[in-house]
Amino acid sequence: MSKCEQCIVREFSSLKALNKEELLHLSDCKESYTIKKGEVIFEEGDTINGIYCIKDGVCKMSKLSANGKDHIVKLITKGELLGQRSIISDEPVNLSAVALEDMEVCFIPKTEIMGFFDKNNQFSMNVMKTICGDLKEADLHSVNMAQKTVKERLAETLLYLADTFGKNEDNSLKVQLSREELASMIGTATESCIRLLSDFNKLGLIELAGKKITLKEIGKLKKMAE
Amino acid sequence: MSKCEQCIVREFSSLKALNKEELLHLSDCKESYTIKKGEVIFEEGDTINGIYCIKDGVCKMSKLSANGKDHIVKLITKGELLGQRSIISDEPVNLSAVALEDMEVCFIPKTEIMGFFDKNNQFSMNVMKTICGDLKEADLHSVNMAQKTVKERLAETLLYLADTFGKNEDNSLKVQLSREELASMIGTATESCIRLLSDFNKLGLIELAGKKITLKEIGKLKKMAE
DNA sequence: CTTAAAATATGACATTTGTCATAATAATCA
DNA sequence: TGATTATTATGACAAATGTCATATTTTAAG
Repeated sequence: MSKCEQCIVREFSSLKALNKEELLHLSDCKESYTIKKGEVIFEEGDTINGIYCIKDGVCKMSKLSANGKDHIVKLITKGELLGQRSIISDEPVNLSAVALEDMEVCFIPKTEIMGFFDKNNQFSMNVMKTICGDLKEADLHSVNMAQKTVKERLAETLLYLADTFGKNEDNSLKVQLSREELASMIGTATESCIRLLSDFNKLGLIELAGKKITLKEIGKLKKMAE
Repeated sequence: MSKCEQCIVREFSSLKALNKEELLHLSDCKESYTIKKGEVIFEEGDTINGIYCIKDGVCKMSKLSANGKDHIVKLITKGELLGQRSIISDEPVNLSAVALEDMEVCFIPKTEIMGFFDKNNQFSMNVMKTICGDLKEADLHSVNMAQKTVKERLAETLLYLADTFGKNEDNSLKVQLSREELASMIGTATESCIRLLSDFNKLGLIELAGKKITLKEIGKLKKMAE
């Protein structure tokens, strides 16, 4: 069993407030999992009894809209925690989590987390700050969805993917999303997304090679995203 | 000076966790304000040094988008707190707050709030739950913005206004938004909003009389909102 | 009450985006 | 490897939405 003390998640997440003793206890009660690409971690409406620490990999958080389409609300990657909102609100999760690549996660039972809230004020404060950050992001996101055109949203999303998840040695985006997934992030039809990618390609803004997308003109893309 | 003990805000907000002693202290350090319709409480980017309790009235929370249009992210009404995110994140506010009608608010200094976080665990938990609720709302909101048509969003927004802020004796919506404001809530051009309202009117779904909007066919509107 | 200004309404048209059909390419599996 | 399926790409068209012009109504100011 791996120790929580040296875990990367601890460095970046709210868990950095935990002391040695708390970490040792955590090591005992946590469970480690490997999740394969495409596997579901939890689904909208599920009741989860703890939170997930992402040690490695990326997953998509999505919500089924009334018309039956899946909408990807955000992507979550290593160092982040999953399911905090659900635990705090004591409600089922409102988003589904599906692995976009192979992942390593740890599961921490709810009772453990609640204990931290009770005894460790700094931990509570950290969680609050994280959620406040998420809230700010979410508000900005809805404004963008409401006010920007599909083209602007696509440019913005490509830049976000590059910034947040980085690039391979060949300079292509590290996270590989299908066109359908990309469309579901920017909130448009798959065909529209494909068409705009083609346009960007012809304009020399990006380069397409199968699933691989390479950003060529960051500056112009930024201008395009407004 | 009014006492916080009997204040409505206390009943509905995170402040319900405060004990008698804390409330007495609060009464001493809070400041009461009257804000006239149209007045700005704070603007995007402002640094505020406390939170506002809404004792009466409604205000709009909006964000300037890149193209210069104001987008109304949500409406806040009596019983709610304003500025929690900013205080917790220790950042400037990311939304502007403008009164839609005459308001009564109290201002509680940041130091006071931080003290509650330190000493009153239940208060922290309440705030966390509130923010988690906001986050859930916000995620749902972006999915709606991304996936629903303008018509669906208008129907949904009208129902939301009726549900949340109620109706006058003549059955018309209590909050009076201009067409421009309504458009800025649903994320569309003012003309499109006006046109759709006309359509709804002709279909008998609603009734228009100047600024007054009356919902006539709730069932059909619900079906229309999906 | 009258006038000016603002808000609401409507028409005409351009642009964006979605939908359906179908082709081309890539990925998967027996 | 070859066949099958899924994904990506493109065309053609329809529907939704934005923009600009202008009329009408409402509101505010003097």
